Amino acid sequence: MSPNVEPATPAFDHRKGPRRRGEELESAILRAALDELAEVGYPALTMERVALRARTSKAALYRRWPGRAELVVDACKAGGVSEIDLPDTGTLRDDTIALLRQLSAKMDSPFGSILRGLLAETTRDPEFAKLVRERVQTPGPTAVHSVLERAVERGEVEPHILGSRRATVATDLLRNQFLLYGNPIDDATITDIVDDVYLPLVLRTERGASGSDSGGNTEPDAS
Amino acid sequence: MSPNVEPATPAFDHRKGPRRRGEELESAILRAALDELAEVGYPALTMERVALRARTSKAALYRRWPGRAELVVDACKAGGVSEIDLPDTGTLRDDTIALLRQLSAKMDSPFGSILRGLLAETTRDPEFAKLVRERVQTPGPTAVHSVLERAVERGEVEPHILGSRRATVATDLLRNQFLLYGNPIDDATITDIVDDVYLPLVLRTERGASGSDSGGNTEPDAS
Amino acid sequence: MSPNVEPATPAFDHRKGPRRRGEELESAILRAALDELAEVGYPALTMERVALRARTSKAALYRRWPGRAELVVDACKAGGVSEIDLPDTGTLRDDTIALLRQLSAKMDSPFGSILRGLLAETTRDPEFAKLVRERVQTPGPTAVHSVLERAVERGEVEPHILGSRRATVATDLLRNQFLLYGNPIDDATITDIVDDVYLPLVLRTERGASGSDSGGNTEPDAS
Amino acid sequence: MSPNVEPATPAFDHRKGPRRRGEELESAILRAALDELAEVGYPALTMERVALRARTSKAALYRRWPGRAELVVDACKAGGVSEIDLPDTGTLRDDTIALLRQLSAKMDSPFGSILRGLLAETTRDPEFAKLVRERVQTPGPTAVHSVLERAVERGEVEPHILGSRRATVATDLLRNQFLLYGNPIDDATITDIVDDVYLPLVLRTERGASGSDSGGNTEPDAS
DNA sequence: TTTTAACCGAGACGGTACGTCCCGTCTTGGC
DNA sequence: GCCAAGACGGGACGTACCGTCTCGGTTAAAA
Repeated sequence: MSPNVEPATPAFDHRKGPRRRGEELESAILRAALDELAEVGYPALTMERVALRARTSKAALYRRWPGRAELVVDACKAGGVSEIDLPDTGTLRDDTIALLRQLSAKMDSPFGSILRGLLAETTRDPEFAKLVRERVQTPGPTAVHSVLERAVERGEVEPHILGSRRATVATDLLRNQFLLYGNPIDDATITDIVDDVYLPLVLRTERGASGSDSGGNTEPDAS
Repeated sequence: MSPNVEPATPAFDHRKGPRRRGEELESAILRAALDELAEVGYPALTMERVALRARTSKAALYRRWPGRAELVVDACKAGGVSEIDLPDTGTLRDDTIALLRQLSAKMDSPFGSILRGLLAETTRDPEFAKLVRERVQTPGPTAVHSVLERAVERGEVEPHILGSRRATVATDLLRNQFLLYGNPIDDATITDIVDDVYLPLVLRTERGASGSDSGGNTEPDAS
Repeated sequence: MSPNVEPATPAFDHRKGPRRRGEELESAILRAALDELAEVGYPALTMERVALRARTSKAALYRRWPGRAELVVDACKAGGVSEIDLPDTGTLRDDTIALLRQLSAKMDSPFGSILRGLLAETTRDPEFAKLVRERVQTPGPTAVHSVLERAVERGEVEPHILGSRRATVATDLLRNQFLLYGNPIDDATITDIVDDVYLPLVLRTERGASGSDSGGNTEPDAS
Repeated sequence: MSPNVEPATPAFDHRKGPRRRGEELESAILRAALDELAEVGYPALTMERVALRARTSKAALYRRWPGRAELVVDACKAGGVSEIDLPDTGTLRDDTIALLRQLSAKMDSPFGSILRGLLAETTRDPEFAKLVRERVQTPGPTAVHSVLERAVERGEVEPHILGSRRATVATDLLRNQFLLYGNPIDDATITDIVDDVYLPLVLRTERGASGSDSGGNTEPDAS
């Protein structure tokens, strides 16, 4: 109750030489967090262990991040966990398949459970949800956009697709597949998504048919 | 924060009263779990509180379920959390929109955070992942199938769509939208999913363009 | 914030055979507390270390005692820390000196710092102060009383002294000496207290000079 | 509990203003310490809060005092916490009672818990114990001595009492009473101490009965 | 007057203990 | 046998201080 009558003088004096501060310390913590994620996974990652591993104190963590979720988000960012090798095969189909394969491989790594865990905690506040999207989810959207842009340049895809919902259908379905059915994701699933769903939606047809302005509606009864 | 859990029945000591067993006890537990979910949400639900609320012991819970995730799955099932009013408007478009709106409403309820939480815990074992899909995710797929079947009967949709990946694209995208962007889901998003993505994929066209062989999608409208 | 999404399953399973409970556990804890007191002293005693030493959990301690002060009080009681060998030399003087020497020896042991520490914490509430008096301070008063009673029987002391403030002056002064000047207490101090202060106050004199009925005052000028 | 410490001077950043040094800073710290003592009491006083309140840094505190105990000792001294209005009523009895009443009143103030706390920490080293006696305990002894000297001049007390143990019995018993039984101290207790114990020990009698030179013993002991 | 060294304020740092909560297991009695 | 109650060993939580340290300053004394 009372803070402490006599604070039990720290058992021993251990002050090291140059104490780490600022960026040096921060990157040591992020490194420790990444190592923990790789070793024990997201659900078992604790602030305690990260602090221990980084040879610092919990207080140093809480000074920077409000909780483990935010720490992990930053660790992912710092670790380049969501970096993508932008494919450039010459056709939209092969680019997209290469992209999905990379994403699928990510899901198979510790990053998979991280993604699940973080999404679970976005319930808390929209602020954090946004953070997760920006720091963890970016690879997909950005890469998709680049791939599509090149397809537009090649004439494979109409420009207006770029900003439409159709653009991200492939990665959206892959993510959904992962979250529902887990990993590993069958390669057939990837080609199925691409060939049966994605390409028909985005590829230009001689009739220019697949384009649609937002909210477009094939059925007349929508009027 | 403080565990001020008011037990459902104010003061009754089942140690020395008519002791509940079997189904009676089980449903009391599930009821308590549902109440907890509604009140504090999934992340804050603990076995301890559920046991207290159900006026039973943790042992009774662990005898039946290996952990809170499994308990919650059963509670959802028992509570009809994932039941759907099958819409029947006469057109696929309206049926689908009605369906997505219902699902979207669910996501806005405690069920939303439950879904997130459960998906996060499917990392553990595929067995449990399957359970979640079957008990928690069923409403969507089943309803989608029924709606599509009726559309097939009406001639709006080709039969082979029924078993294809295209069939569930609408619900898949909705789920993805929820998991990434949270609730509430804008109604415009729903119509966008339906009109810009889903219908072009599943509706029959005179040219049969939307058939699921690779690459084929032609838009009839917009011509 | 949220308790825990996945409680990081305890690293390892370690459940022992027969788990200690009730009195067995309690005495193990008290024993551990006593050992700690002897080794590191009261100010450095922590609940954490006691729990560790007793091979139990902090929760088990907090279930029984609200804080370390109360735990230590009980440990003292259990360890017979304040037990006294009742002296019986045949004269009040020698009995009293023997008694003070014993008390002085106690103060020289870990018990000394315990007494200081506990007295410091009696600020909190009178309840606890009472506890300290009863469990930790009892030896003095009780022994004093016995010693005095025998002196009364021998005719050395008038009976009315027994309940008066004079009865405890010797131990009161010794305690005061310890608290102000610390230990060890010089043997000359003890004989000084006894011969110069205590005996003149309690021994019967033919003239009845030092005797007094309640509130009595030998000096007329006090009026 | 929450460290809601309002700094004395509302908002002034001494980093970039006229920076306090030496005595000015020191007295600001002591003032802050006294305020803290009055507000939260000794056990809850922390270096952190004092530094915050004084709008300075912990380092400035530790440069001057090795720990909070020493700081508090100085603060007491500076705050005149142990100053006494020397009574002069004309009789030893009334002087002594007035004195004890003042001391008792002190014990009822924050000074009470300070005394307890400091005494608890004298375990550490005799040096500090001496400091406490000199800075915090002085009022009693000094005043007692003055009062007694006047009584000697009036002929109420024999001169040799002045240096004997008997001289301080009244304050010693009062202190003991406070430490064991807490405050407030009943007025009857004070008169009891004075009339039943103290005066019989120090007042001169025509018979010289209660008087004694050091080590003296009115009883032909062990006879 | 200019330099320079001491000192100041702020607060980060590594660390320990706090007291609480929940985990999943186990024991105790009572029905 | 199963039930309720809850104790048990364990571990992580997030907070509060400890006493040290680093970092830019300010300021007074030395040059």
